[in-house]
Amino acid sequence: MQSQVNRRSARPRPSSAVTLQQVAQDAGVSLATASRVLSDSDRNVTQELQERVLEAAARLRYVSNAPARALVQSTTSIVGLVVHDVNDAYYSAIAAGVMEVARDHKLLVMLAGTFHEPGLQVEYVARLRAQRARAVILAGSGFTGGSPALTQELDAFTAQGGRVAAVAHQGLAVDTIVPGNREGGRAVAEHLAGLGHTEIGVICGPLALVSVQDRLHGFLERAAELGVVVTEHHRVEADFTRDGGRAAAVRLFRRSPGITALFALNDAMALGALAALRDDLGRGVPSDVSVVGFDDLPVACDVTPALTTVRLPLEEIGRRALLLALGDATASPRTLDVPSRLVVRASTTPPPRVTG
Amino acid sequence: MQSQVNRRSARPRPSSAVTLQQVAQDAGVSLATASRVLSDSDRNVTQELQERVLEAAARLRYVSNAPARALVQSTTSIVGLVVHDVNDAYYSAIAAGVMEVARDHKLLVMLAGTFHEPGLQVEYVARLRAQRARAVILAGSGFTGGSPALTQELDAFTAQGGRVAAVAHQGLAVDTIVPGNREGGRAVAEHLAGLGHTEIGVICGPLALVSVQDRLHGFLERAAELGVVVTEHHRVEADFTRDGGRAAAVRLFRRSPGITALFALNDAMALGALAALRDDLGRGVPSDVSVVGFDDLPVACDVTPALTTVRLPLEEIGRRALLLALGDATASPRTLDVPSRLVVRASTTPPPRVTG
DNA sequence: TTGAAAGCGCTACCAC
DNA sequence: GTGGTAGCGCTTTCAA
Repeated sequence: MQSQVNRRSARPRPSSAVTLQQVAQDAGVSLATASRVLSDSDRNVTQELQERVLEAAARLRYVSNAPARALVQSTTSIVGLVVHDVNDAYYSAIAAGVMEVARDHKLLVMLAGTFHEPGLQVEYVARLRAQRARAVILAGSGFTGGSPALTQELDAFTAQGGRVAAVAHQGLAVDTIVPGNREGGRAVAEHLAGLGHTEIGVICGPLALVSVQDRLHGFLERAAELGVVVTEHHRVEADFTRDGGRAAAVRLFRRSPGITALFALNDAMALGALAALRDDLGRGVPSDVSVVGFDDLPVACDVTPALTTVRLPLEEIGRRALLLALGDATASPRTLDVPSRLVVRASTTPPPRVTG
Repeated sequence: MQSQVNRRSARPRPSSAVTLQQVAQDAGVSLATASRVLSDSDRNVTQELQERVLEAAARLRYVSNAPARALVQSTTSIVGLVVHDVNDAYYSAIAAGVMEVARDHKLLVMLAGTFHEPGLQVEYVARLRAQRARAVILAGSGFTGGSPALTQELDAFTAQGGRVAAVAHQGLAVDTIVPGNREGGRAVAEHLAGLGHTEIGVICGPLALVSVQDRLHGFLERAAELGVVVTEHHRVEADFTRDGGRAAAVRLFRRSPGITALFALNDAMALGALAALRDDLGRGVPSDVSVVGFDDLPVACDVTPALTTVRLPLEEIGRRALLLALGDATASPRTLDVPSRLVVRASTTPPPRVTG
């Protein structure tokens, strides 16, 4: 009775893709010869046959079946790029660097956005493993303490021959790029303390992120050395976004109205803080409050006042990450430091003179 | 009940990826049964065997070999997204929309950046065809007059069963999203003319782009209707970027210092114009010159003065594009209009009163 | 319900 | 040099 077979047997498609077999036939050569010509392996083929094959391939608009090729070679020209948010200029910049190197190496990039869900990150690495991707770049900052699930997944991927490079991750046994987050935080502390600020607020992204921790600790460390104490009371945590920064700024100033300088742990949050200061709090920047960001996104010099921030060479980080993953496997895992640099613009000045 | 012997001799490849065969062996079932369980096709498998297979797969961290699967099914879960510049907020926004739908449909996205080389665009579509991508989204505006090479390549792709959706392309015989470029241009003309501007400069991106043409013509058309003539003398062409906009603004004002309003055909150029006006030309915005952009990138409300611009729902365009490509193939090609809307902010006011 | 076996399109290894 | 052919790992008939 259950012979009611599912009749959706409509073939997925006519699948009229041109095959190598057809090209060979059209050129009057064997499959093997056609393959030799078109897969530019050993070119032990007569000039004449070569031309015949090339011509047939062009005429038929033949492109080789990448999955078939991948199956036999058990590798692909695919690299995966995992980011938290595609629409975040930080990742766009890294992606641009990755794409550049990918283009030069004739690699295809699979872009995976985790939408900030750590679970999705692991799932994407697994799918990239299934795709037999040659390498995976983890561009999004890792979580402090690491993730066992991610570690296991990465192990499986590398065991299969896949290469991995991570940016701002910890304890991952893969090639890792260490951006100058800590040193950048230190530079900000120095700048602000040097200007004479003593009451400084810090707007943090999720404290579980390695980047956030590094930037924050670098800052606190150097500030303390310079005699500026930033209590927890002067710190707020929020989403690593413009909206997060805006809300955080409002909260922070309600709590501590005496703050004269604000360090937002990335530019997106700094933008939000700028908006809050201007629209919600009615404070002038930098006349009332100095503001510093981090990353030096392109937008930093388009806002008013132009934002003092820490420059991270994001495109280069992207390039280096892929290059690392494409490089010598035997030397892995290795670590690459990419320095940051404070860029002073118009959003910071000495604190307003207090009358009295 | 012994495990069926693996008759292949010991010739292990360097890649030690777990195969379905191994899972089947480990679970003590046949390859076919393991496949049935893990490829969630017809689940006509005993509860018990099902569990055994699932357990074995989990224990071995098995993921199926996507290329192998693609080979037999002659389709993949890959969609290609072709943009001109990965690091351009316009494309980031579209990409975000595409990624969202991709995530919901369990699709993988291959991101291809053409770096503004039309040749690369065709090449990428060919590679996506080779990958047996299920669909391709052409997010970058097309060129007026079209491109025969692109058309042919797209034909080959669709002949093979691939689906295509294009944004702001012309004459392509594929599903196409038509953003409200023309209507947006008209709205700008109306706004500026309504404010009383009569000497208006237009900063154009490459005139070969469909988007540029549509925006420009919509604007000129409506301006003319309202009695405002914008001669070629008041128009400049430059790269569709911030730098292009900056250079163009300088050039334009050197030529026609009397201009009281500037229409930049995208926000990136408008940002550059703002910078030029402020830093190179010393003109106040909007006191001396009103400025209008196009796209409404997130940055538009962070600059000072906040930019009047035409809002394009870019993420939605991305979502719709992929949805279109994933939808009913028999109805293709079809056209989807996505309206734009003028957003008036602080960068536009009536022209300064001329003393005389 | 389960297992055996036929390919999917290609590369690479054999003979010739 | 060139052609035949054995699989790569998988899904999917077809038998049992």
